[in-house]
Amino acid sequence: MLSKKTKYGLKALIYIAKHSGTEPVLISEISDRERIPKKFLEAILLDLKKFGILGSKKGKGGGYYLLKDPKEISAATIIRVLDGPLAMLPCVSLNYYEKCDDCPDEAKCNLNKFLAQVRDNTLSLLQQRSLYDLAIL
Amino acid sequence: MLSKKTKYGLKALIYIAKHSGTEPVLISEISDRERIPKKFLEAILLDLKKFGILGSKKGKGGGYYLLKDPKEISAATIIRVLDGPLAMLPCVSLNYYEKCDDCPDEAKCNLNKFLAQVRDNTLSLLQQRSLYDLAIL
DNA sequence: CTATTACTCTATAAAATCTATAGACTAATA
DNA sequence: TATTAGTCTATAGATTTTATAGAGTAATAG
Repeated sequence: MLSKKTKYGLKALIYIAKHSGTEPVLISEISDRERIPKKFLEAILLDLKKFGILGSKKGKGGGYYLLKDPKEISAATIIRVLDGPLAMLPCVSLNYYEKCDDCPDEAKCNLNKFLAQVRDNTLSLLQQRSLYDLAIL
Repeated sequence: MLSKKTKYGLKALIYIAKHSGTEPVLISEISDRERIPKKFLEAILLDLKKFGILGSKKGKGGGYYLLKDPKEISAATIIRVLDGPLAMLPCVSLNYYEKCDDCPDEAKCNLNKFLAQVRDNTLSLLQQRSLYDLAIL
C-alpha cells in the first residue's frame, strides 16, 4: 500500500497539473481543495521540490509549479520519490538494491526471480503513465 | 515493499512445496535452512494454517504440510494473507475496500481510476502464478 | 503411562515508520 | 515596511513491524 504521504503527493501533483496557469498554485489552496493537512503537505511539496519535480516562489503571487512538462513526469518517478522502492523486496529493486541477509545465492532464489518479474510487470505500466495521463484520466 | 513476515512466509511455503514427501516439514528445519527466526516463523506458519493453506501435526513425525495442490495456491492469495491488500490504496482494493476520508466523489477521482488499473495489472500476474510455479521457477 | 517431540497460545517489547503539528525564519511583492 | 507565502528544524503521538519468552497441549514411541 502507498503511504498517505504518497497519496497526498500524487493528489497535489495532479491538482497542480490541472491548475497550471500563469500563477503558481498555493499550498493552502491545495490543502483546502484536496483536504490534505496543510503542514504535512508543506513537507511533501518540499520533497518534490528537492527532487526537481516542483519549483516554488515565495511571497505574494508565490506558490508551487511544475518544473517539467507533465508528459515527462512518470508515475514511477513520483512514487519512487515519495514512497521509495517500487519493488516488492530490496533484492529486486533497481534503484534501491540491497542484498538479503538470509540469502546464500541470489541467482538460485526462486522468490527473487519471481519478484523480478512482478517488478518488470509493474514498472512497465508505471513508466508509461505520466502525470499528464493521471490528470486527464 | 513486502514485509519480512511475507518474505519469510513465501520462502517457507516454497520450501515446504519443494520438500513435500510422506512426512510433514519441521519448523526448525525451515528456520535453519532458510535462516528465518524460529519464533517469528512459528507465528507466520500459524497464520497460514488459520487461513487454510497449511495443515499441521504435533509430536514426533509432526510438522507442517500443504493442504492443497501447490498449483491451486496463487501468489496473490499468499501475499494477501500475509501482507494484506495488494492494491496501492484502500479505495481500489477488491478484498479490503475502504473509502477515502478526503474523497468527495470516488467516480471522479483520477488517482482512483489510475490505481485501479495498476491493481488489475498486478493482479493478473499474481493470480496466474501458483506456489507450484514459484517452487520450480 | 510417561518421556519426548513439536506445534500452540498469550504476553511482551524494542525498533522503525508514519502522520502529523508548532513555531521561528526567509524571500518576494506591493 | 507590511503582508504574503514558502522554508527549516524540532518534536511527538500512533501504528506497525519484527521479533522473543515461556507455559501449554497434542501426538507418538516404547
